[in-house]
Amino acid sequence: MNTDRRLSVLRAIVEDYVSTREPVGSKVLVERHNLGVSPATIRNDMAVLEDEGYIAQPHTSAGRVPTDKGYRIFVDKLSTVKPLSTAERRAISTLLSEAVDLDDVLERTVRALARLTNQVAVVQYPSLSRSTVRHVELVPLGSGRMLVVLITDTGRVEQRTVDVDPALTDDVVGELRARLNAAASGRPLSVVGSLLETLPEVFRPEDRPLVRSVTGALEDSLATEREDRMVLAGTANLARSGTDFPSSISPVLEAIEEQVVLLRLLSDMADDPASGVSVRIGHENLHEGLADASVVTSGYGSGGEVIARLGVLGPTRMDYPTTIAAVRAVARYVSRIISG
Amino acid sequence: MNTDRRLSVLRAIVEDYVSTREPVGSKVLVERHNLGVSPATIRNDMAVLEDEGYIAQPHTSAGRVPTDKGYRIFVDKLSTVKPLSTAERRAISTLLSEAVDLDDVLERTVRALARLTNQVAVVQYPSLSRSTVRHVELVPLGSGRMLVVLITDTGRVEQRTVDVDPALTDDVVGELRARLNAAASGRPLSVVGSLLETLPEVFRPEDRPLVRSVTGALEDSLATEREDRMVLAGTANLARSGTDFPSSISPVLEAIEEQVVLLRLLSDMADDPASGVSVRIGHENLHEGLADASVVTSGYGSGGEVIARLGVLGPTRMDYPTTIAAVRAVARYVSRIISG
DNA sequence: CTTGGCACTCGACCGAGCGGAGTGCCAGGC
DNA sequence: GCCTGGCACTCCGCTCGGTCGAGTGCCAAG
Repeated sequence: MNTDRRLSVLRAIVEDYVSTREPVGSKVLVERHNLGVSPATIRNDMAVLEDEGYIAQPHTSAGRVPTDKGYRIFVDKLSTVKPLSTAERRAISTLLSEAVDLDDVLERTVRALARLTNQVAVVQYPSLSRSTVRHVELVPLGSGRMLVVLITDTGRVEQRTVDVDPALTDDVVGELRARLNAAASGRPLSVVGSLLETLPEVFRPEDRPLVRSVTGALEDSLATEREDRMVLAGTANLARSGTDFPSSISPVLEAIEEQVVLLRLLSDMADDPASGVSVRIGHENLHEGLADASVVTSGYGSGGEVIARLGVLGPTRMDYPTTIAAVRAVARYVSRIISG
Repeated sequence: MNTDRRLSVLRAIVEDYVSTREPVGSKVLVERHNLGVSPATIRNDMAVLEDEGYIAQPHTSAGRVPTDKGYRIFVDKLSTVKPLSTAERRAISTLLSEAVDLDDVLERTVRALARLTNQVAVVQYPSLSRSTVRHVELVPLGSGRMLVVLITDTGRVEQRTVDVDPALTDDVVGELRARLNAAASGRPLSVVGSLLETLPEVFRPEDRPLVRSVTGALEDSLATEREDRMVLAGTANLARSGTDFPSSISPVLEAIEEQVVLLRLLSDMADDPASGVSVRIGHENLHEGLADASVVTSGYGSGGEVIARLGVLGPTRMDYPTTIAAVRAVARYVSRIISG
């Protein structure tokens, strides 16, 4: 048996199906790709491929369509990444370089990715738990409320208002701010919790209840997971490629809106060392609303360390080579910007 | 001629069409609503209503469907708001009362509104231009960058990093912070721009360039409109009621994603004094992607003053009475929370 | 292992025909 | 002057049968 040719056939089927949206038959296959054999031979190969679960036919006497498993092989072994045009590269580069902020960077990134791939783009904010504290700012707002601003080394700014003891004086706040920063600066955020526990001890006994009201509120807000955030763009692209979702796009939209689902999905993915990206195809995303969707992601960060992920979500029938290239390229550009 | 009955007919048509999704004919009309006359009579009324542009038929010998103009009359004159159930009220109330933050309040609000109406919900952040400054915080980040945090009286927190002269010392920053707050606190944000112009004058001549590098950056970031923000929820509802958008939902999704469009739309609307809400039907939203959509909004704020708007977006064929009730109720609850 | 031939299957498309819902109009009644 | 029953008409939606074509699986021969 000729395994090589069979894989070529699979590749040809995927490519044709992706570009035409139609089940592909043995005849057009030999016409479009010069396989050097007759349709009958191809048919035998296709029968085997179908047995092995790489392709399927929608109905008897229709052409073949790749299965999730077929796409998987295609992505892993059969495709070569299609690099971006220099115009595209330049566009990304200048767009991102104009950003003023982390917020701004991620905003621009997600838009670029959506436009580039014509799919839904998603960019995760740098993970808080893996960040270190750069600065903590306390701003009393009066009437027992205080604003806490947390700035991480990655430039992420989280803010939260907390309820504190109204008797808190500016002096105590000032001292607390100084001590908090001295103790927390440069430390990973994960240790700040236990740090807060011991902090009141160093204050004068009469101030401790006040201090505790602040540290308590802080601990609370660290505990409640507002932890991970993300930005989305390009949902309209879903509707445009609507025919690619057999049933309807609404389960996909629901999954997207349920940000927790997406965030978990992103966190679960790890980059393939070779390609630098990670691909989840159809049912591999365990969420059932995403059974007809694929997710292509890549980590980004500074200095080789991954601090968050970004990627796109689209129909399983997507152009993997160009999508993968786009995701990888964008991830690199963002990393460069973040590092600089 | 019997104008009253004709309006009843219009109302009946709207109600039936909204609940059945099907063009409604003279026969079912007299069956379902007891109009006390024969189908033939209704037909005459319908002919007149059609001449006047309130209803239309998709094809000859189909039933009638309300036009935008028909819905307009229905909303203005023919419908009575359908109040929320007490269970719903209680749900909103408790959900909102658990919020810790302005961010949190708006997040919860938009979710509640989406769930309540099964449509796309949108909540505008309190307008910056109509807010006054409560506090400005300057946090030097080192290496020529500084974080500016702006807190308004409505609890909105905007942050932005700006590039400044690296030679800036903590002393100058401290003085600037104090003077800035002294000058800006309690003043409307709209005057802060001109205030920044004159601020450097009061500093020692040798510090003025440094100060200018800060105020310049601040003016820049005030000028660039990141001004208005909003939160969205319930886009998946669009897909579920997909059949109500004759062509496709993708233009609607695009309009939503183009947040500027929505924000302008919201700003352009003003509440009807009687009902407390504002309704835009179909082509009344000038954006052409929203030709088959209606928008129902209401202002919210504290102490009777409107500081922003919230509302929902759905198909023109929507249940106006309950939608209007929901929007109004939610706006009231948010206002109460914000005021408290 | 490949190939041409062949019978078979089944969806897509077309056109005809039918039924039904709904209309507009008209003539008669209150 | 308005309402009503009756009636002819229109046109959509549906079904049915038939055809066409693409594509398959299998087989026997090279």
